[in-house]
Order: sequence, then C-alpha cells, then structure tokens
Amino acid sequence: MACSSSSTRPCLASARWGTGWPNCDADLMPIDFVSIDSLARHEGATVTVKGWLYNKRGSKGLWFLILRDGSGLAQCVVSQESADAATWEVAEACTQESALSLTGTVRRDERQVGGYEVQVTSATLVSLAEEYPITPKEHGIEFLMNQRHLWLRSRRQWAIMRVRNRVIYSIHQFFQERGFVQMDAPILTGNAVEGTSTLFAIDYFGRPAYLTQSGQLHGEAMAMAMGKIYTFGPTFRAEKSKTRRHLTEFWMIEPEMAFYDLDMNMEVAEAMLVRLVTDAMEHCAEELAILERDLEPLKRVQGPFPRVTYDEAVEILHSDETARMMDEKIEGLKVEEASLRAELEANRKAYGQAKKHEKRQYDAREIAINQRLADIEEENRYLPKWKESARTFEWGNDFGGSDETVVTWHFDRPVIVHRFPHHFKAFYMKRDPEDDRLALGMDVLAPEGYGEIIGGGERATDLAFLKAQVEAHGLPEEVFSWYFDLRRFGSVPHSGFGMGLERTVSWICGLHHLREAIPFPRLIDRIYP
RNA sequence: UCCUCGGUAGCUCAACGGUAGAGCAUGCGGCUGUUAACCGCAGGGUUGUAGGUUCAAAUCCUACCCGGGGAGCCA
Repeated sequence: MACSSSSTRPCLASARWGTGWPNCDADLMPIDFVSIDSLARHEGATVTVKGWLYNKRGSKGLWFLILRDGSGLAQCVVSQESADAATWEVAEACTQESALSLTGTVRRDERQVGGYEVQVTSATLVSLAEEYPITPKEHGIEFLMNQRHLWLRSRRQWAIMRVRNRVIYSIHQFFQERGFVQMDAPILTGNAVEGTSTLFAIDYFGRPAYLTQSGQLHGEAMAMAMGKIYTFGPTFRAEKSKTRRHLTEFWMIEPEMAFYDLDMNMEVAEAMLVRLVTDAMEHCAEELAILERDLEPLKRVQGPFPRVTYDEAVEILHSDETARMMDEKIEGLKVEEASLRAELEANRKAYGQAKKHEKRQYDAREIAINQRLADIEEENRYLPKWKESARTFEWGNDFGGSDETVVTWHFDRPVIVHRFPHHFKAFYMKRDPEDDRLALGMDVLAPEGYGEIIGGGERATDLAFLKAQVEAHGLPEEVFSWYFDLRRFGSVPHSGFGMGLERTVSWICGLHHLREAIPFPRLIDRIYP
C-alpha cells in the first residue's frame, strides 16, 4: 500500500534522524510501506508498516501489537470486529520478534509511543519467531553479551547506536566543513607506532605484520599531501586491560594538520567536542531521554575548556581542595549507603502485602540498590587509595586513572591537560622550547569520571632529534625511514590528536561500560558473537 | 599478572547447615483500550565441576573451570 497522504508538510521524521537529509520514504524509491517515524505525515491515511513484534497485550476482542521497524515503535491495534478472520489469527499467533506487515489507518493518540497508532485492517505474518530469549525484563550482562546480535534490537541499544551514528555523522560534518580531507591509514602495518602498547601480530605471507594501534604516522604523511586530513578507522590494542574503559578493537578519529601548533590543535579538539555534544542534544533528544541521560553536564560543554599544564595538574592533586573533595566523597558514600539500606529494609517489610505488580517493582528496585551498594563498597575500598595516590603524586610520573578523574572533579566541563614530562610520551612528540623536560602533548579529559577521550600533540620536526628519539626508545630505525622522509622533504610544524569514538559515545550517552557503545564489542575473552 | 565479587528453573533473583521458592518467559483459561497490562491454573531444577567435613551441604572447607568489577597500560 503506497503512502496516500496528501500532506506537503516537511518531513518531521528527518529532523529526528538528525542527518539533515530529507529522509522521507517517498524520496528513496517506489516502496510500498512507510517507516514508523514518518507516521505523523500520514495521519488519517491508510498505510502499511513492516517490522518486528516488540511486545503485545490483549483483551477480549482486541490485540495491541507494538511494532518495531528500526525507525521507532508504534502501537498497532487489531480489533476482532473490524479485522477479517485471517488478520485476527495473525494477531493471536504472532510471538515476540515475529516479522509482520500491517496495513491500517493512522490515528493521532497522544498516549502512545510516538504519538500515533495504527488501526489495523489487514495483517500478514512474514515469519513466525521462535521463543525469543530476551524477555521484557532485567537481564545479566553475560547473558546479554552472548545475545548481542539480538540485544541490538532493544530500545536502549537502539538509542545508543543512534547516538553513535549521529556522533560519527557530526565528526564528518565538522571536519568536512573545515576543509579536512578524510584519508584512510592502513590497518595492516609492519611496525609499532609507539612501541609500548601490545600489538596483535599476524602472519603476512610468512612475514610478521601487525594490526594498527594508531594511524598517526601515516596521518602525518597524508597531512603533508593535503594540509588537513583526518582518519576514521578501527584500531587494535592487545593490552590485557579488563576495565569498563577498554576494548581491544575500537574506532579512532585522528585529525592531522600541517602548520598547526599545540594551541591550534587544542582549539580544534575543543571545537569538535562542543559540536559533537551540541549536535547530539539537538538531534538525539529522544535517544538521550530513553537513556535517561542527565543533560545538565552536557549543556555545560561549551568553550573555552580549561587548559591546565601538567605542572598545574600536579598542584591540583596535591592541593587541600582535592583532599577536602575526597573526604566529601567518602562522607557522601556513607550517607548514600545508609539511605539505600534503609530503603531496602522498608521495601522488604512492605513486600508481604504488596500486589503482584508492586512486588515486581520492589524486585527491580532491590536489584538496582544491590548493584549500587556493590559499587559503593568498591568505591569505599578505592577512595582512600586514590586520596593517597593524589597526595603523594610525584612530578614526572604519568597520571593513573584515578589521578585523571580527580583532576576533572575540579572543573564543570572537559579539561585539557598539556605539556607532560617527555619520558612517558611517544617518541614523535615535539619538546617544549621553553622547558626541555616537557613534550608538547595534550589530553582531553571528559567530566563525570569518563576520563581521557582525546590524546595528541605537536609533532617533532627535526630529523636528527627524531632519529635520536627512535634510538632512545629502542625502536628499529629501518622501519621509520619513510617517516624520516617527511622531515627531509619540507618539514613543517604540525599537530594532531586521536579521539576514541566509543569513549566519546559512552560519555555522551552516560554509559556505565564502553562495551555498549559499539555494536559488537571485542574484549579480552570476548570475540563472540 | 595481581586484587575483589559471583555461578541456584530458559531469564532475573531468593533461600545462608534441616522438604530448593518468586517474578518474567512458555502453555491453557478469564477480561472491549492495554501501556514492562492485569487475574487464575499448569509444566519447568543432579544448585558451575571434582573432592572433603557432617546424621544432614545450594549453604562450610580445598582445588579447578567460567563470568562481573578493579589495578597496571591506554583512545
């Protein structure tokens, strides 16, 4: 059934897709069904929607089918009175995630998800689903990770993937609008960029090769060809990290700009982050609402970001203010723990007389409380160590995860830390002309405990210095001969950075763990599905 | 590699030395508009594996396997 709406209003749905493109089905091709996010344009018309059964409810003579088609959810009502026998049979028989084609009239109904519902006159069962493993209730993470291919269909994952999509789109827009050329660095490489991280080794026709851990060096070569470039590709780290901030395969965006110094580099990083967050809030309001993301911290992501030197960051760690914040946190945890335990106790007393659906709510609440209590216990164990680590931090050390987080507590938006002691930074970093102990590197730390999402800096331009650095880091000089050429043939000041896509998406969505920010996460001990 | 928590029905959890339970999911029945609908009934378990302590073990002990969280490292 073709779209029979005569409306000429602009496509409301396209605004929600957030791509800026007119996304009306009618513009694509002569297809015979409409997407759920375009139902508003078809009010009063008879349309066909195709999708999967998300959930259903029924009572005598009525079935409420919640249909999911990827663009949104819509309640489709089948009434025994107005539907033919075959249609009624389909409504009765269809199981969760069965594929359906439903035809009916679109009616405005404020109470429904999406604001519209379809009065079904005819239903076709495209395929009947077997018993679906993911039921509409709470599930554990191991189970869900094993069902990741199906879990992606759930509302929460839908929202996250849509935000990820929007972030990717905004990244391209941001750079393209500024004359950057997107160029791809190789994924298979013969050498390590930084030498420190662990690489995935593969057999390359009998020779050793590695999966890239950064497009950085090739990015520099491409910037010398194009002026301003950015890479956007997968990155691999074989570190045996087992934390909520690590993946073994993740996507990284690495801009590289000729004739840009460290300050200009920080400007680019800041403008980009502001753009990503602003766009996400503007175009993914529904998604962020589904994720129950607190928008206040995101609204504060406006330039200029505070810029602190490594020296200043160390001072912050040593400050009385930091010690006071630590005590405050520890005290806050105690108060929260007491109140949660009190609630748990009260709920248990009320449980006996509660009705069935209330019991279910208590159950869900108990799970949430227990989870939070476990987190609190964990934080209680670590906060004193964090406090000690901050107090005794020695100049010259690299920041640990906790030190980073502690620094971000002092600011209400992302903070840029720059000019680090050179000895724990990569060999290609330029030295600070004003202090030879420092390298012109910079990290952007996201607030709310999300930590480092960007790392970069100004690159060394002097050939002799670079060669000495390669030797000092114990790297084989031969494999860098092409890289040295960049300094032989028109070496210029240049800089760039790398941004972790999943960390950024995690932060914007307010996720607890990075693994939800990528369709199929690759973690130590997880390469399925 | 180290620290820490856990493994009970298809799923989420309870039972903490004495006959393994609840909700969801599934099946059947009821209810003209439900919003994770609701109400009733039913099926569903060698409590991760292997030993040990005990009259008695899901529960205590030991080892191993699997998973969650964290440290180090980093995007």
